[in-house]
Amino acid sequence: MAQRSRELNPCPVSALTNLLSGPWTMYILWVLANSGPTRFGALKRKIEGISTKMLTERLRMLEQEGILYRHYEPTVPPQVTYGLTERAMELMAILDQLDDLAQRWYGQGQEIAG
Amino acid sequence: MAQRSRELNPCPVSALTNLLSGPWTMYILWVLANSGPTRFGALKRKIEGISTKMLTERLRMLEQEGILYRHYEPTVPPQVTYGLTERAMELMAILDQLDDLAQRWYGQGQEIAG
DNA sequence: TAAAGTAGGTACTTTTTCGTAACTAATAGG
DNA sequence: CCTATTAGTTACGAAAAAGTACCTACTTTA
Repeated sequence: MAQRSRELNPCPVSALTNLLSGPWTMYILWVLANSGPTRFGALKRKIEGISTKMLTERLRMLEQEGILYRHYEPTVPPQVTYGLTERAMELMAILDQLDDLAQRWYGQGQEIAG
Repeated sequence: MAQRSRELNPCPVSALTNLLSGPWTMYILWVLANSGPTRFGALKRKIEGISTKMLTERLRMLEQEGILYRHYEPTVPPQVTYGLTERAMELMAILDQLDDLAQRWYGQGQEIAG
């Protein structure tokens, strides 16, 4: 079985990239970085093609990792807002460098925020 | 369908993390960084638990991405050696930072090289 | 009165991924 | 003559991951 979760492998960086590398994960982070705190529905509309299930799953995971926060407002209908935490900021600083590298290697990709 | 390959998504950094995040990928890179150029069989023995198929697959992928090179010596039996390219070095510089972060977040994990 | 909108949860199905086992060539050694 | 060795490839099957559709609540609007 591939080592997917943090529990199963002893290497911190591998653990970190494993969680970042799940489908849509980086994309979600990027959207939140570019758009600021965003509600669930808006997030789903921005991330074209993602399923509700997948989005919820990724958000829950990122929340558990302390990379993003979830703010629940018990109105009717409810409002749930997601945003980046301090940890996410630390992460983004490094991911920006990775992005520079990617740009050099693969050329300029399109912007993400549509 | 999850966006796995570089072709399918427009975001370079996402592309890069997607390829890095496949199972064992980081591990393989780490072993090659610590051990220097290594033959297929030795690599397989160092990366305990990986299947032949998986190892070949990851190596082929990383070779295609220009992250590692493959040197084939047509002796009998053949000798195939894998090592890191310049690209891999660039990558490792950033991954080291990610490693620092991971250490701070998750505490000191064990060393990888057994 | 009925539908729309929000943020999901749950069950079922399909797709993808990964491991296992068998097979390859060519030579050296017993 | 038979086996071991290296570096894989291929087919098959099981398991895991992801998509689909349907369900919840409560209120507003048509």
